[in-house]
Amino acid sequence: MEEIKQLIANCIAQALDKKVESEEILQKIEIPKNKENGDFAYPCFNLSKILKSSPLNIADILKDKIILEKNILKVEAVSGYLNFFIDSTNVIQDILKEIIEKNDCFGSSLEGKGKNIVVDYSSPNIAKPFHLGHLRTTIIGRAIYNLYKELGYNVIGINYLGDWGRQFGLLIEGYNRFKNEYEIEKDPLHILSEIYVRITKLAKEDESVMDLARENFKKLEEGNEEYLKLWKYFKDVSLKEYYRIYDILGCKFDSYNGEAFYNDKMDEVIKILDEKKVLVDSEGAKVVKLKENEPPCIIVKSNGSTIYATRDLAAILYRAKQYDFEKAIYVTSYEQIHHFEQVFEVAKNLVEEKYSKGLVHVAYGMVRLKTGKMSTRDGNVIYLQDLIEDSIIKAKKIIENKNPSLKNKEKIAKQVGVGALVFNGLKTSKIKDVVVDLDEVLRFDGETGPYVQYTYVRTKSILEKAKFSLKNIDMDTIDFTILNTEEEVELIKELNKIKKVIKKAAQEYEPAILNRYIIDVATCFSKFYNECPVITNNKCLTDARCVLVYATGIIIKKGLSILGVECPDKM
RNA sequence: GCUCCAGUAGCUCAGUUGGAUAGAGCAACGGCCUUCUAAGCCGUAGGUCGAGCGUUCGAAUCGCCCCUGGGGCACCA
Repeated sequence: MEEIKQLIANCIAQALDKKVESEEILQKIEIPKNKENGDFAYPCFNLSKILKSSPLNIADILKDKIILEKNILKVEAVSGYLNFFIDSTNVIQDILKEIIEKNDCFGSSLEGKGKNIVVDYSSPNIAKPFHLGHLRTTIIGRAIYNLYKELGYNVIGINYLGDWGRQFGLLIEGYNRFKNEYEIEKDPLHILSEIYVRITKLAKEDESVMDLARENFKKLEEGNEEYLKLWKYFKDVSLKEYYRIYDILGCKFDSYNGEAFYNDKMDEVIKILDEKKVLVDSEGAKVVKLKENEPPCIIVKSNGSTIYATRDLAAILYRAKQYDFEKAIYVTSYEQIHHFEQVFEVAKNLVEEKYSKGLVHVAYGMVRLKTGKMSTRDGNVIYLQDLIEDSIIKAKKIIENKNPSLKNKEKIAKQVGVGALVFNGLKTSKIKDVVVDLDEVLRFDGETGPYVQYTYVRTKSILEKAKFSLKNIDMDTIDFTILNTEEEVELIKELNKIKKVIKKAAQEYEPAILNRYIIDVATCFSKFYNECPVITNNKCLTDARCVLVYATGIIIKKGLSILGVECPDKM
């Protein structure tokens, strides 16, 4: 397709006697929304200044001057546009052959070969159950991880656990005060989080409690054994729970180095900033001043303990050395935009430019409930565990209803239920706020995960019925010119877009672009499915269509797998 | 107050980086299963693209200003 576009650009340049470079023309060539306007279009409006004539005239004249190359069927001049119609039979053949040959590597590239990318995502604060708010960073981060892998990068996924900070001073205070009122072992995370809510409330009423918490954290930082033991307990019970959730979601990390990991690596940050003479005293704290009239970035608090920003800076320093990263991507909600602006600015004093310019904050919108902001304190929270269970139960009910004889119902219900949640979470642009509507989240028809999975299942089902196997097929003898209905041509062109889509989604850190594309592929296939029977008496037709069905399956499965959604063969 | 982000059909969202008649899903209404899974497909209806001004051959898209909602603005993360 790209070659033909280039060919068209060359033709136009020729017809213009090279008054405009073909590169420049190529940039302007677009794909018309309406098929009646051909496969490619070139708007002639900007030529009218150069040629001193009306766009309509120019289009008319150019149309007659253009010498048609092979594979270009005709040119039309319509209201200032040059519309090109191409002969897609060769193109179709090439696309299908390439997909079959490359299989799930179709659409991948090697442009990132030898380069490292760090993706920091999920990163829950320990001692709290995983709730719906954590789902977004987890699945967006994972998708970005997979997208860059497709571009050939060596990607390192880091779960930067929120396992350090004043909150643990507070939790220790609460634990020591209230632990005897609970049977913590029964459900550690929920109970710890309840204790945290209680002590937070108390600290709000009584400032001395918060002072104790600050002291506790200071002791923890200084290595107090009793507190460290408690802290380790909090971390262990949290991880046990998180591993279970990550397992259900199919999420893996290359490192679980959280904030605490950097406890002994912050002195170096302070030392470097001090040497660079950017660290100054202000109101008892050590800070780096950034813009005029703007609060500075605090590096050391007035009580001598560190803060979030210090740990993030230590992590940047460490990751630059350890991973020699091309990019370091942080996936958090947009609440932290300002924080990362500051940290990235300070980091310029800490690491070489090649690292500091690779720092990227990927900000996503807030997750809210209809009843307001999600808050453990008010009980206004949806735990991920519960939501996943509901979704799987719903999937099972539907299976029981539609396909009662299905084998492995449990496994498939899990794939569909979890797939629905993940796919739904990657459907809209990440920057938009989400108000959770459970009816919407647990919807299985329309533009949803189950719809796409169902489409994939249909491809498998056809191929099984047709007893299709690549081994019994000689690609060179298949006559692909037989695939000439509108549905077939549209579907094949759609399949071919995956490479561009992956690249764009990665560049924009926007998995939703891939999500929408997969829906488009599924919709094209469904139209084809309804209009073009695959299993027919005509062996040539059946063979060619089977290859198309097989190729569609490859693309859907690949796309879903990048998004972290599994594909059942039957459902 | 300063600053960042969002505003497109009743609802949830796309919109190829400035192009031709602004597209989907849900909800509503109507049609399609004795033939590859109807978790599907087809059709009907639904729009002053938050408001205004500007930039130009052309604006949902770029600029300015205003309105609405949300975020952030030093010892929380």
